[in-house]
Amino acid sequence: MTDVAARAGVSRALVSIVFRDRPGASAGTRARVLAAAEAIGYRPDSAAQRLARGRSRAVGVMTTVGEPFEAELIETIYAEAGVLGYDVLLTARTAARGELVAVEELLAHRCEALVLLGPEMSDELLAELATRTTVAVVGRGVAGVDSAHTADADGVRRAVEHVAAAGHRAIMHVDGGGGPNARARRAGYLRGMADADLCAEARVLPGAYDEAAGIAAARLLLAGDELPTAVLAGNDRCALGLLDTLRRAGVEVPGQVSVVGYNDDRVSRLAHVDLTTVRQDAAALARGAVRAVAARLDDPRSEPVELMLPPHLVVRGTTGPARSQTGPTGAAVPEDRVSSKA
Amino acid sequence: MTDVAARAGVSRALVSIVFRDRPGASAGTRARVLAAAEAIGYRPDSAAQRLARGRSRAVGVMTTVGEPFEAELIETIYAEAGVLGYDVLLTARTAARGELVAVEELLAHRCEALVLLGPEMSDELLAELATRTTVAVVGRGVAGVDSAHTADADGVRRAVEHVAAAGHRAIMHVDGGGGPNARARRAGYLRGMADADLCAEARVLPGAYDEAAGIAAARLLLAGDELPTAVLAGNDRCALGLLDTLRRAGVEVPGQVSVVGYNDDRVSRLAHVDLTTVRQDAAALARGAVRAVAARLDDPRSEPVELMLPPHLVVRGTTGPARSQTGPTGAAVPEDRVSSKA
DNA sequence: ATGTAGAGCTAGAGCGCGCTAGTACGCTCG
DNA sequence: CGAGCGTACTAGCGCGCTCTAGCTCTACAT
Repeated sequence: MTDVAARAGVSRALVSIVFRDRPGASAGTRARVLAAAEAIGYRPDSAAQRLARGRSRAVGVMTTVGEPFEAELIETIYAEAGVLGYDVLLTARTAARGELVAVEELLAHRCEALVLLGPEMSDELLAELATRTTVAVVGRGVAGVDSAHTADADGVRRAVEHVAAAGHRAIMHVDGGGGPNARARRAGYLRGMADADLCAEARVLPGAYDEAAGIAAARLLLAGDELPTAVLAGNDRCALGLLDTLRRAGVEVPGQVSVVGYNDDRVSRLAHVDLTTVRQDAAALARGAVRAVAARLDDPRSEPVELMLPPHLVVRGTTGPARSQTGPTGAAVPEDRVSSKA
Repeated sequence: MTDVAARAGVSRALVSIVFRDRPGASAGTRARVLAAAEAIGYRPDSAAQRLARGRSRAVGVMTTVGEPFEAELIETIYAEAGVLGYDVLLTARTAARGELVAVEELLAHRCEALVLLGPEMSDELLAELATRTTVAVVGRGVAGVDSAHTADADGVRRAVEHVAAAGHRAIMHVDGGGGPNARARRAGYLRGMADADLCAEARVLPGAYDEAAGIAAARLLLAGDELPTAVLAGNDRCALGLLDTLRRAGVEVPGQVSVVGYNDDRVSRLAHVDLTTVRQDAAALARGAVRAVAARLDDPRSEPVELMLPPHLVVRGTTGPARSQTGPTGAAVPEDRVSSKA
């Protein structure tokens, strides 16, 4: 900066003014400064700016790398943050890098707000974090914390309705384990089963939000006496693993078993997958989360907002009429490996 | 920091020593300082640290959000950077946020090195960037710049060999357009065709590295007089779009047309996709790139390293014997919409 | 007693910038 | 002609930290 100032024949303060695009410099000086900067390849140091300014104007985003649904969110987050005048600091949690590590990094960078995509940490931890900084959670609702999520219970309930209407009774749910909103989706499933008068048929298989969980679930089903006629997976990735394993084993989908996912990932739309699923409005969720933190930074005392968007059932080729039952559905899976919840 | 020092009854310098885990503080003092920090929720400000230290110890990583192959890379980059004592600063380019914007952001953060995953900018720009800072490119080779990539030409050449050995002659390539390494893959295709004595059959359809390009290519093929018997796509995403569209149109794969991808994305391994593809060793590429920049930071004058790993053809269910030819293969696609390259 | 070494600790400069308070220099207007 | 005002510019402090130089104190050899 000093070099640029010397080269342009002005003070450092003026260089600062020019680069921040503030009034206080004549057009000629502006041009000279910019030319000098260009010549020596000068760029303002964002760390020094942050320090001097006293604020970072940055929102930190935690994502899970390789999560297709989150990719859509991030795209909108960049756009919306840009509009509101914030920078985005991206950090990923991976198998080897926990959520706390990722969050601590964002905190060390003094992000003014955090947007957490599909966090798995407890509500308590999130609420505690929200007392220390501004937080918005995408993907699930958390008491006392700004959040943007889909009415997941509703989504799964509608999926149950959909297959029940097609004559299915042995409808099973492979859940998302401790994943974000897995509890809500489970509740929606049970509610849907109750509404369809199928309480006695409700079976929840513990799962997770990845392909491996779907594969494991399918193996369990295949090892049982009889397959359920419909399986609702915790999300599309799980459904994909499930579909894969069933089809490899020669099970016809939807001929013998119907499968429903959740999220409407890009691949689910492709014809050879063609997965019936529940769509979430990613852009609206991302926008809502960014706006929520921006609003809270403007007025820290406002009540937490919970943006809850309606899900949208997308019926495709993996669901169809139930096959005729040939035995007691309750025996579809060994009892000891299934947890039934009310 | 001043508060922590006051609370622990020591100077700020000592707090710094404790937090940097340097010798110069007794065990008792260490404990007191950490307790005081804990009590008031203190964390060192990474921007101030950066500034005072004069170096960032950070490598900036540019990725394309939603690219499954890059997710695998990022996972290893975090791990390897951690081992070598570097922080990782992640930034994404999106449809609305160009590569230059992303790179400028990393530069403003004074990253000591950049790792660019699948950059699409020109070799010239990359080389120029490498004169300004330390750069490693993953996914393609660039003269004068550290890089880690797969011998892509080899990979596609082997794919040609594979389908040619199955009796295919009308083998087409839907390329990656201006994408990273698209040129090399194209060259590998042409080389493979030449080796199989099929120069006259070589057809390259301009494409891109996404599903949409595959869909567009398939539509073009379906509109032609006759389908080729095999299509090699620029990558798996393109292959997926292609597969999707062909199957929706009732074309049997591999019965009528064989399809080969590139990358071995997670979804390609699933049974309902079951794509024959070319695998890259993501972990080795990521490790190589991080180590390359670390080495260059230690010794800036060393020669650029080009890490080139062998590809691995993974034969799955989308390739099979060629169907019997029923017409002139050259007429498979309207001539004016195909570019044939030598 | 004196010297020496090392451990434990502190003062204070400075990293690159933003920002406040100020100066210098026109210009308009009474 | 001077007061008043707006524009163009500068001096220099301080953001939260790191790091060098130096200070104090104890332990132990001389």
